[in-house]
Amino acid sequence: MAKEIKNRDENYSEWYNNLVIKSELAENSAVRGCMVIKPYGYAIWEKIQAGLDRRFKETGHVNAYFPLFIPKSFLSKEAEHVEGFAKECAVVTHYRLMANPEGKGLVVDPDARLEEELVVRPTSETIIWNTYRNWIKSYRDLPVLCNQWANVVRWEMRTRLFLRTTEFLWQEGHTAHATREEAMEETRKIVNLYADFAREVMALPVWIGPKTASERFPGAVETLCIEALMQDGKALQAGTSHFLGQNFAKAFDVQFANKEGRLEYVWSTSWGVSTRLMGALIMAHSDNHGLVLPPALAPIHVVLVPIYKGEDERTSICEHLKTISTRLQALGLTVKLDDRDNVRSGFKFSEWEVKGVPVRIAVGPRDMSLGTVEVARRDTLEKQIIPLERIDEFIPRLIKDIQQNIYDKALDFRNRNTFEIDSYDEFRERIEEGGFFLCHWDGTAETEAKIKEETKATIRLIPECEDPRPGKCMYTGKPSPQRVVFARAY
RNA sequence: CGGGGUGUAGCGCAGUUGGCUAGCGCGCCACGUUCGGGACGUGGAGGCCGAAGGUUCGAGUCCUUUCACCCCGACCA
Repeated sequence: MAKEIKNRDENYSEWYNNLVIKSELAENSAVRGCMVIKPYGYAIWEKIQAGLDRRFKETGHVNAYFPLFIPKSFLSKEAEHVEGFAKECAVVTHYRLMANPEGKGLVVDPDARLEEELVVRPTSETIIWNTYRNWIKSYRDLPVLCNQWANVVRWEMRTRLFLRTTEFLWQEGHTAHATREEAMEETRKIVNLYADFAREVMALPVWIGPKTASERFPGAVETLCIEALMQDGKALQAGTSHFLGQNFAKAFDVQFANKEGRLEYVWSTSWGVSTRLMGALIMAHSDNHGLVLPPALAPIHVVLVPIYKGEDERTSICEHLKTISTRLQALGLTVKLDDRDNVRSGFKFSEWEVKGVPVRIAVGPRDMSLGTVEVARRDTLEKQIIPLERIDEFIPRLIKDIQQNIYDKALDFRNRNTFEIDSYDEFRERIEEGGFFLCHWDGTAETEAKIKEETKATIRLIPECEDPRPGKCMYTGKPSPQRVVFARAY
């Protein structure tokens, strides 16, 4: 399957153009590098939001909202943080326009210059920590476990639909803790939460582990991440959870009185996933017929398509399908009856396949007389005729099967494309084909940088394994405590 | 910011060494025939040929300027 996509589409931007725009997930907007998320695509995002939000709440987090604009000076308070984001910030310098005194249109009113420029948040650590200073005085105020659903802007040089848009939607959690251990535990808890969500809901197998120092979030002491493998063999960072140490607390002077009455800086974390997850969904599961949605994220679980000749037949079959729809809805499924009369059934079949709807039920005159329905599953494209009375147990089971099957397929793909390699020459050759490469590395940033320069492969993460086997760095031959995951990444 | 490319109907494109009324496919509208895997016929609507200037009897086509977008790099979730 992967091969077909690789051969058919040189890269995924073509894949997006062919698939996503046609399937009304998104289109390029006139605004540089931004995206319009159309209703069907947004419905998927809402499912992602709902699933994550429930998990956040279950682990004691609450939602809050902080301003879009950040005073420029805030951003400069944490040294590494500025360094990391300064080059990609949109900056507000004025607050008013005026009629062009020299002709048509509007110009920026030069008198309306802001005393201090505002940055459109590329991430909210700074403004949040500036706020937390006032919230946190005592150990009794801790922990603070806030999440924010928001949009952020990063003025990247090159954008790519879903994976790197100028503006994107995400969730960012920002927590404050009394101890290092507690903050570290929170960091781990969240990355595990992300991994569970990816696996269970998105049917996306992921690796978990810390980033190397050079791949860390600016300002973080440790960055844990989840990495998934796309069907073209490239890795995609799907979520990150950062242990920030006391860096932001010190930068924004957030101290609390501990039980002994002494002042201490708080320990903090931040974590997030974005609309990039939708890119992951598309690139991990799509086939040559279009999107394949895991049922847990599908805005529509079952589409009902009538097959008929003439108005009378149409009316009676649609009535019949309405009763089927009611039965399935009673089981908690989202059902769509496609009773459009201006397109034919074959057209509808293809269209819902492009949109990735997990299950299709078609009913024609033959089924009406036999008391059957035709059930087609999107993941395998298999069709079968089943008696009408069985649907109540058959469809929910099929939905579960599909969810599992999509995950199994993705896992199998990843396993088949994960390699242990010891020779650098072999690595250079095989990296061209894509996949995850488990290799030994001497732990230095220099070696990491050289390998990146020579092969475009980066260390995606250092896997957490129970039984690390030492070896020799494939590049320098120096000792290595364990294998790390190399890949070319988006 | 470097290197390449493209701007012609809603979308995708063709348009010859400058030539007459600017074309094709898809989509859209109307009518009819169809309808178990992206139907077909007939008719119809839809264009300052990205913008400005120039050359010419005549410019979608040639020249100059400019704008926009796309792809490949540097930057990145």
